[in-house]
Amino acid sequence: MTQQRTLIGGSGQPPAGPATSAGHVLQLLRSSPAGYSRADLLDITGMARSTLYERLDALFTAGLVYESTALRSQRGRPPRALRFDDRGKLVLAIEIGHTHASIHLLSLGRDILASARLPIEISQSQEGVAGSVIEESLRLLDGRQPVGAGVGLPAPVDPLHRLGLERTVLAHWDLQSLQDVMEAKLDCPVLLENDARSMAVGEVREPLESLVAVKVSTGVGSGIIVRGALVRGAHGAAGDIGHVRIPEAAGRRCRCGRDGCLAAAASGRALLAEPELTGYRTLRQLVDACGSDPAVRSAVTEAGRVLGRALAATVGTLNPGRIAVGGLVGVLPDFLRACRQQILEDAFEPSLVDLEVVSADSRTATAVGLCKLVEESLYAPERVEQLLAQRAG
Amino acid sequence: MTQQRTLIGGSGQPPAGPATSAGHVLQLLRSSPAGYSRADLLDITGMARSTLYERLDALFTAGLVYESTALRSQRGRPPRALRFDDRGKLVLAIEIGHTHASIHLLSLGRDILASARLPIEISQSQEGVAGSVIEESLRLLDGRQPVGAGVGLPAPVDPLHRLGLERTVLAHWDLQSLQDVMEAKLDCPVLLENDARSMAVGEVREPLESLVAVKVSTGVGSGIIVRGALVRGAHGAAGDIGHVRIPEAAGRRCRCGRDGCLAAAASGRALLAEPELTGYRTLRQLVDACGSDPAVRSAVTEAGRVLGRALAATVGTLNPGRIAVGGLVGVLPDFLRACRQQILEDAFEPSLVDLEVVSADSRTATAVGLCKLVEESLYAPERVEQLLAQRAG
DNA sequence: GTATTTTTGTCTGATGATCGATCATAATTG
DNA sequence: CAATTATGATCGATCATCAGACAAAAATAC
Repeated sequence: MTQQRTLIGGSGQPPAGPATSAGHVLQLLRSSPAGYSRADLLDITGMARSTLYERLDALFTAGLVYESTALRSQRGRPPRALRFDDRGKLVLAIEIGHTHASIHLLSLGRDILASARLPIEISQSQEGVAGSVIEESLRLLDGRQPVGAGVGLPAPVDPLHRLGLERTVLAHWDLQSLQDVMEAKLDCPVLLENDARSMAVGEVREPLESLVAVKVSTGVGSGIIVRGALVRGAHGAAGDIGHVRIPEAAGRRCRCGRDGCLAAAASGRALLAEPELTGYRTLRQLVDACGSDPAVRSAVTEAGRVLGRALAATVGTLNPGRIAVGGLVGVLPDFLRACRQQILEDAFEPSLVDLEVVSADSRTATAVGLCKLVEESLYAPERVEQLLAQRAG
Repeated sequence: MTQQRTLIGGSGQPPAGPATSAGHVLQLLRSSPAGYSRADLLDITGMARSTLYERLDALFTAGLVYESTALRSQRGRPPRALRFDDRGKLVLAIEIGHTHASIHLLSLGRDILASARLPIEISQSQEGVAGSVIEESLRLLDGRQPVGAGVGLPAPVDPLHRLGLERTVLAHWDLQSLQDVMEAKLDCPVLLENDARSMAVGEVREPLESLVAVKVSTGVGSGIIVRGALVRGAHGAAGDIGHVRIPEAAGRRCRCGRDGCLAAAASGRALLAEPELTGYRTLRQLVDACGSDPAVRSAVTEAGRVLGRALAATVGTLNPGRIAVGGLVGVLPDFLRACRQQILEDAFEPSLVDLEVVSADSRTATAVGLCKLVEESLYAPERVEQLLAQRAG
C-alpha cells in the first residue's frame, strides 16, 4: 500500500519514452555539436549493438549522419565521432523589421555565412517588401539551395495564419500568401514566426529552461519559453507585450491607434518621438548617440525603467529563470541596467530567486532562433522517421 | 526536393508516439467517463486484438479496469463498456485558505462525497494548522483509506520544496515537513500545490487548451495552463500575481510588507481594509452584502476593474483562450463584470480574439483540480507501467 | 422462429524488431 | 611487444506484436 509516495504534480507531458528510433538517435546527435562515438550512443541509449548499427546505417545512407575526425581517448583505439550531417546545409533567416530587413545565410550549425541588410518600409505593400527581400535572398544564396527558410515578423504570427493583423504593423498583409510566394521563389520550405519569439528560441541554452526574451527596437515584442517550449498562445498572439497598457504611457498615442501602450513609452519609435530628441532621424543615429548625448541617455534610461516595470509583472506571472533583453535599443547598457534595476525593485522576492536579467545576443539571436526553428521542424524525430520510411519503401 | 513543405514551427513536445502500452490504454479509458468497448479500443489504438487483450488482462488483474454495463448498439451483440476502475477510490482535497480550510472527500470520478470546513488562522504555527486539518480529514475519511491527497496552499509551491516562503503568508512553514507529516498521518501519497494553480487545473476542459485562472478571496493568485500543461515557473512561483506592482495600489501597504501590490488593491483583504467598509468583520459578511450595500458593490466593482487592468497585461503576454475568475470575491457578478469589461477595454485586439472571461466553478474547482493532479500523478502511463511490472515480477 | 449483424473470446502461427553474445579487426598507449 | 578500447560483422534466441481464423454470444430485423 505504502509503496510509492512521491507525488510531484503532473499536468505536464510524458518524458518521450524509450527513444530508440532513428529519429531519436539523430536528435541525440543533433544535440551535441561534438557528436558521439558509437560506444557513447550504446551507453546513452542502452540499445543493442546490432540495433544501433541498423539505425546508423539508415541515417548514413540518408545522408543525415557522417563520421567526423577521431576523438580523444586515454588508451586503446580512439573513438570516431558521429555527427549530424549539417555540412553544406543552408538555412536562410530573414528578419523583417519596421525599416530594415536583415537576411542571414546560416549553416545548420548556426554559423553565419553571409549577411545582408536592406532598407524597407513595412507599411508598404507586402508584394514590394517580399519582392525585395526575396531578391536579396537569392543574391545571397548565389545559386545554392537552402534546406529551409525562417522569417521573423514584427507582428503576431498564428501558426495557421488565421489571425487577423488589422491593428498591427502588418495590417493587410496575408501571411499565407507570403509563405506561398516565398516557398515558390526560394524553392524550400518556409516557416513564419514572430521576431521576438524567434529571438527567444535563439536565446535558449538548456533544454528545459524557462525564459522571456524581449526585443526593443522600433517596436517592442517578447517571446516566452516555458520548459523549453515556445508559448504561442491560443491564437499565436502570446508575447505581444508592446500593446500592454501601462500608466507611464497614458495619453501617449501608439501607432496601433490606442492610448497608453507600452510601445508608446518604451520603444525606438517612442524615443524618436520624444520632444527633446527630435534631432535624430533614425533609430540607429539615436542609439549611436547614447554614449555622447545626455538627453538620449536619460531618455533611454527612463525607457528601460518603464519596460522593467512592465516586465516585473511578467516575472511575477511566469517566474522565468532568465530574461534576455535585445533589439537595437534593448542592448544599450543604460537601458538594460535601468530595466534590470526596476525589475529587481518591483518584482516579488520568490519570483526573483536566481533570476538573471541579461543582454540578448542581439545581432544573431533572432537569426539563430529562426535557424533552430527550421532545423527542429525539418529534423524532428517523427519527420525523420517519415523520411527514412519513404527512402526504404 | 520539394517533397514536404509544411513547416509549422516546432519548439514543442512530440505527440506521444504509438501509445500502445497498458498505461496508454488506461489513459484512454481514463479520458472517457463512459468508457470504451473492446471494439472501440481496437479501432482507436489500431492494436492487434491479441495485444489489446493482453493489456486489458494486466489492467483487469491489477484492478485498474472493470467491465461496466452494456452500451447501446444498433444491431448485433451490444458492446460492453470498459472503464477505469475508480470505484471506491477516494481522494482527499484539502484547500488551505487564510482563515478557513476546506476539505473535500472525492471519488476519483470527481464526485464530492463529503465536505468539511474549519476555521484556521494561517499565521499560526504549521503544526497547529496541519494538526487540525489532519484531524478533520481523518474524521471525514472515517476509517476509509484514500489513494492520495492533494493540498492547495495560498503561497508559491516549488515542486521540490526548495523555495523560501519568507515573504509569503506561509512564512516559516516548511513544506517538506508538511508533506511528510501528512503522508504519515493520512497514510497515502500527498501532493502539495498552489491553490490557484489547482483551481486552474480544475477549470481545464479540453486537453490542449490555454487558460488563466484567477482566484480572488482573501488574497489573489492565479494559475496558468499552456496547452494543457500547468506552468510552474523556474522555481514554482509562476502565477503569483498578487504581488505584481500596479499604479492603483500605490501607497497601499500589502501584507507582504511592500507597497503597491495588486493584492493591496484588489483582494478580500484590501476590501475589508477599505475605510468605508470597516463595518464588516469577515470577508464572508462583506461578500454577502454585495447585493444590498451600495458601498460594498462599488468597492467590489472597482476592485474588479483593477484586477481587469492587471489581467489585460496577462492576456497580452500569454494570449489564453479563457480566463476563469474564482474565489469568494472573484465569483461576485459585479466583480466579474467589471473585470471582464476592463480586460476588453485594455487588452490589444489580436489577443482578444475568441477570449472568454468566465466565472470559475469556484466552490469545487480547486478540489476537482487537486483531485485531477493526484489522479494524473498516480495513474500517469509510466507509473502504471511500473506498477504492472512490479506485479508481474 | 430464422437470418443478420456486431461484439466478444480464444486460439494459432507468422513476422520482425530487438537483444545478447561471439569473434575478428583496428588503432592507440605504455 | 602487451594491454586497452573502439569498431565491424555476424549469429541465433527471444519476445512483443501482428494478422488471422474460428466459434460463441447477444442483440435486431424479418
